Amino acid sequence: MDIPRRHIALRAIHQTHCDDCALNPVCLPPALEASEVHLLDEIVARNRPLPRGAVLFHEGLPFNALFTVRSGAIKTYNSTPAGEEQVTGFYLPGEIFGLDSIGSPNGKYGSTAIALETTTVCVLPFDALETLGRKLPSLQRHLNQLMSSEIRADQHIMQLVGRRTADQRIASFLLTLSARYKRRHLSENDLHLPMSRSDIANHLGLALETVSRIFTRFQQVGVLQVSGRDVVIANRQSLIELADGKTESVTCNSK
Amino acid sequence: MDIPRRHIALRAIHQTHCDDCALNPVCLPPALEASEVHLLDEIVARNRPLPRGAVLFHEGLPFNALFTVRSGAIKTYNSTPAGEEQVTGFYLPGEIFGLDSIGSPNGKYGSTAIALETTTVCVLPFDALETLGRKLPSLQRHLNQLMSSEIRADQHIMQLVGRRTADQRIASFLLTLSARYKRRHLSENDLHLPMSRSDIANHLGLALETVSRIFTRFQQVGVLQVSGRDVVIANRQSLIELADGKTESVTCNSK
DNA sequence: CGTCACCTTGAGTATTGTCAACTCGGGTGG
DNA sequence: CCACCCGAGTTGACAATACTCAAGGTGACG
Repeated sequence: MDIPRRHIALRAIHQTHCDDCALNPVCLPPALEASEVHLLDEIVARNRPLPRGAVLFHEGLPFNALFTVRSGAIKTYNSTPAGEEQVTGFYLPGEIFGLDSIGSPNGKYGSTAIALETTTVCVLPFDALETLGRKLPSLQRHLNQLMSSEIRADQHIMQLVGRRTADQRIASFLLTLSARYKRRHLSENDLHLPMSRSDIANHLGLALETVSRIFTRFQQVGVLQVSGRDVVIANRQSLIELADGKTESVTCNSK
Repeated sequence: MDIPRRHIALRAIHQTHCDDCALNPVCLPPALEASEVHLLDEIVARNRPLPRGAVLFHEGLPFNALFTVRSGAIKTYNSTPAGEEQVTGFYLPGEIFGLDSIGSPNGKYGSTAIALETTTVCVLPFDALETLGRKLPSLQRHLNQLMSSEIRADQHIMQLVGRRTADQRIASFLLTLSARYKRRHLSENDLHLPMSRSDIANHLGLALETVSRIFTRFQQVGVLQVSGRDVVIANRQSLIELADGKTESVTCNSK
């Protein structure tokens, strides 16, 4: 009974065309004419749902397409030579991924994308997209803007991981996620996290135990209500202050 | 007398046209015809040298151009609401910066760029570049690739800052820098760092004292020779092993 | 020759990671 | 239908890497 109804919302997207896709305002076509959307629609491929754990593309395979999430969630990661993973991003419905592989040295994907839950995606063959971008300046511009946004998102993570305490990172992460949920007309306070504690930890440069402890502590001070991967933001103002480092949760008892 | 002659090499670039610029192979035009380079050349503006500390663009000012470094070096950073800085990148001759501001929310620069030493840059007005990109597909493609590379570079830093020890971060940072110097036909072992310890620390998510200590320690074990901002890689193999975490420098004496 | 960044070095501490044990819940098979 | 199992998550104890605070040192430039 605590399976939130947002799941229904996500699954309601079964359209096979861009022009009547519920994600329209979030996804690629921003200022495109109907006729132009149609052109885009023609190059987009749609697949059957991917099960949890399915690999969309793998580091080292030839790069040929970008992807957008239609429903579900995706994580991307890089592998280090030593075999460890670095989670580079989580992608929600309407978000585009694979952008890091466009100019990759030898035309291979530079990261791996994997479904965090049952997920459907749209496939955007890159050659066709590039060609179409020449015809539709606003499409090309949008692509530029998406890449630029990805850069800013990554720099935001750099900032979190490099200069913020564990508390601040978690608080910021949740607020960013909340904003992205809101943008999709989902509850901004009632989040269902598609990723594991370990994924969050990896992405934020923390140990998974630290993430777990902080969730518990945030719950104890009444900022969150946590039940596994269901998180309710109970006190948004406190969470914002935690993210900004104005509060210290309950850490310092000394001094 | 330890002012290295690479400075002369950098300063030798005084050309006012792309087609005879020494950075040609590193910079924008990759597979462009001579006539096409000329078109690009027409939209590029070049300014007088900027002194150390000069601001090229500032967070919040209207975005209108990208930049490439002709000589000298640039750092970019984001400011947090609380007033702290996060150094997002260092840019050497031939490298392009400002890419993170292309799709910025309200058409403003999302970061600040500042000259680390006497620096000359080329100005690429973005509207003109976008228009030209429509005419020259290979230019547009190159721009896409540059943005994608920036994403990968940022993800590499994420990886360093999130999952590597201080030793590994410094070692990796120096190796990356070395590779970039080499690409510019400068000595790959005899580096002059244009940035302060504090900038390095900030960029890598460390305290400046930590950076200083590690430079000293790397010198003690014979991996580097350090004299202020002049760094000689004395034992590249060891540095690589340090970056990979296969060596522990001199840290663990216990266990 | 003094001043001012920038850098180095030291001492002490604390935040966060590591190791380890335990719980919980869901799914599967007997 | 129940029991088991396994992955995911939680919690605790301890250690250590890297930070903070603080006090010098060095070099460049006026």
